[in-house]
Amino acid sequence: MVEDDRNFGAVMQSYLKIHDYDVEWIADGAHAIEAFERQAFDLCILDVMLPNVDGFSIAEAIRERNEDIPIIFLTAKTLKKDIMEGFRLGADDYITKPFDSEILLMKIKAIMRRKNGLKNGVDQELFRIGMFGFNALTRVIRSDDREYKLSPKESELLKLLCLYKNEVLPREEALNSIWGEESYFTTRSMDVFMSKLRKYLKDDPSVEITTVHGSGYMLKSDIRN
Amino acid sequence: MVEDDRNFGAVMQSYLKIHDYDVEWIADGAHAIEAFERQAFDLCILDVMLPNVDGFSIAEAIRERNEDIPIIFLTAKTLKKDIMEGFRLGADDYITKPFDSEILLMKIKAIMRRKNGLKNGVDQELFRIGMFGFNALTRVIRSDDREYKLSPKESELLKLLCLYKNEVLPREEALNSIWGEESYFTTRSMDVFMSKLRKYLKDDPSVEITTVHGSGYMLKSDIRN
DNA sequence: GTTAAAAAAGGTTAAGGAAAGGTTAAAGTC
DNA sequence: GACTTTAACCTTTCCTTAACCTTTTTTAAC
Repeated sequence: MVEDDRNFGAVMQSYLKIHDYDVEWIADGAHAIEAFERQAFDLCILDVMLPNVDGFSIAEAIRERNEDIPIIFLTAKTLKKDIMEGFRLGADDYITKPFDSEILLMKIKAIMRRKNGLKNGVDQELFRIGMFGFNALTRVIRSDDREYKLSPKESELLKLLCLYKNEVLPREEALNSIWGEESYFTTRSMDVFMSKLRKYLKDDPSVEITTVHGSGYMLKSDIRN
Repeated sequence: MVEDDRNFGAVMQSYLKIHDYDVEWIADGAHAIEAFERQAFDLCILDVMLPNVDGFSIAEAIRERNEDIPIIFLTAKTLKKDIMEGFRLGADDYITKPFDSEILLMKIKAIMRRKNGLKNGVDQELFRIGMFGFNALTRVIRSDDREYKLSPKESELLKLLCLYKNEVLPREEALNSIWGEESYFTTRSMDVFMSKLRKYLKDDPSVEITTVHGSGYMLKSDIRN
């Protein structure tokens, strides 16, 4: 992360660290590239507005060295020119300041997921889904008055949906992740499980598993964690 | 724990005590620091919304005296500003009220584990299981009216279950730990032992060894719902 | 450009069989 | 003789499949 604002940078860093990301914070744009060459990073977050070398120049230098590494820009305002320029340089996403840290987190998650498959975030085992608490280890979802025990597959699927909460979980993704690359020939099994999950969750009208016809499913629930 | 709400505080305290934590409950923020100096705590739980001195100020004062002690904030709602402020002060975690007490418990456990590694627990030899006391060295479990002598394997297995009390002990974990990495080919031995342990523990209906089909076992005890 | 029919995708339920686990007793081991 | 493993038989849990609907999308005719 390259960010010149000391306060903002410190808050960001600890916020990300709390969420189990390993963050190196460079305050001075001039040192960004040498830091980049010193270590193998998974993701770059670059402030655009920097005193000496701006974020775009840094991105350019990074792209010369690595074409694949995801880059997220932080821009102070929504300047369309800035955003276009960012994408031209191969940005994966941008965020306008001031911004919702939760959104940044979601974007990071999404990008890492895209990059690593599901390597990232898989260790989370406790989820909140509307009125329910879901423990993926004990495979139990519980509200105040009810408690259901889930089967292994049900649980895996619900966990996946939770990791993609309020995003579309692609069918293929779920099939690969749970049933493995080559196993689903004629299988409609997943649909059956989806039906079962919906049955469990129907006690809470604020929670919903939406079908995105032709692409996947989305678990819709409040935007808290 | 600093918490001004009498009802909530009392519930919290007894809930944590039930789970074998030693809790000192300070209702008035003004007395928090003097309490902190009077005793050596392992962990602080601070309500943010307090009448006189707020949780953040307390945290600041605590950090002046001790940089390492874990702090968990309780915030009434999901105020992002609060959360950020908390992290800036070196919070280890935060929980938004109303919350799932199970989640708090897991977070406490996780933080303590992070802090102590596994130092705490593996060498433990005395356990309380509902109405029973269990000594893993003498291999004896005893209640007021009964006493059973366990075999070595029975005892090892029960000890493992105790170390994982109210968490899932994965089958693999137990097999590796007791029978060693490569020994269990066709073995159903463990199931037999599980059956025996259940027989010992059946005198106390509040204690239960639950099966999590396909993944492991959980010794449930001291849970109120 | 509309609309109706066909095709594809997805929803739901129930049945059958496979796998995992529970329990007991007999057979090994040390 | 005390422990542990194996075997046998039973119960429960799980997953898949098939069958029959409903919804959405595509195709083709008007």
